[in-house]
Amino acid sequence: MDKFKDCVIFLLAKAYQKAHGTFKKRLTGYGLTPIQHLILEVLWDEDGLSASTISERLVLDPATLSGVLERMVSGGWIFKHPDPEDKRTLRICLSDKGISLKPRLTTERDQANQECLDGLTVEEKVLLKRLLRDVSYTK
Amino acid sequence: MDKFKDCVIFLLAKAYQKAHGTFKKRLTGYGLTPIQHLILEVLWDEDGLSASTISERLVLDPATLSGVLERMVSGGWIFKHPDPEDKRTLRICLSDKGISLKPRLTTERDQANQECLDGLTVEEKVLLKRLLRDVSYTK
DNA sequence: TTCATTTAGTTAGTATACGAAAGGGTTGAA
DNA sequence: TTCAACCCTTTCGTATACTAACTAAATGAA
Repeated sequence: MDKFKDCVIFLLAKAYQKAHGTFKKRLTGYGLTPIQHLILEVLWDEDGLSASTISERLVLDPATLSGVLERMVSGGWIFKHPDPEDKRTLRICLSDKGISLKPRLTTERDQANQECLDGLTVEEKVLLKRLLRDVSYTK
Repeated sequence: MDKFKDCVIFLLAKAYQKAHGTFKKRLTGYGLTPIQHLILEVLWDEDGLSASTISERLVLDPATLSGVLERMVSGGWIFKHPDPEDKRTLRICLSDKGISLKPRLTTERDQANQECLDGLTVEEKVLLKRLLRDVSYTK
């Protein structure tokens, strides 16, 4: 859309749409969605986090996260353990499935990222990521 | 999230999330959403397009567009006129409201775009847009 | 002309997103 | 100790998004 070539909001929407679609296709075989994969990555880094901590780390609305976690429990990826210290809090823990598929899923993510940046030079890839961080974290 | 600093899919999602949110806030007073604004822009360019043409120009799924157009009719932004030449086709036409608010809404979009690129230099802004186009239109 | 194929648009189902509000639990200050 | 303020999570309502399936209409080849 030539009309929108200077509309960053549109360009971001379409670039995101493409990246999301690329990753989504790779994950369908696992019964996983891109957001669910993201949550697994946080848990691979540190298991047993509370929902609110995951929400902060992924900059994800708690209301959105609630439903995603519920579907991940149904899918057998995670468990919810009530925190004995604080009855308001849920500890989110990886299942065996969630742990054992880490290598394959990590590979899928790496390949999806490469696929999204296919036409760019090494310098452009670095630059794009830096600029996106600037846009996200400004103010 | 330092963990995701090289994950373009995540960075695009968050940059989009921020840009979309910025624009959304500016539009709430008009009872309009970012996607609805986008459709208005296409119609300001050429009124009376079919739903499928709008879908192509915005790279928007027809199923998604169907609901959005319905809400825009309810909101008094557009009308649907059946095409006498082809009874399958709907011509989407701007209402008076959709026409008359063009100046103010265009200003809002421009300001939202500026706001999203706030911390960047002129060169970086140009570069980011070019890179996003490359990511979107590759392959 | 007929009928298989295409095309335009909608509907159903599922999955993000987010604002607002609600329900329980915790905490801190009077 | 009490209770107002706050925190954690879920629910509700609305709005994208996309796949699949469906209806109606148009097309094109035999």
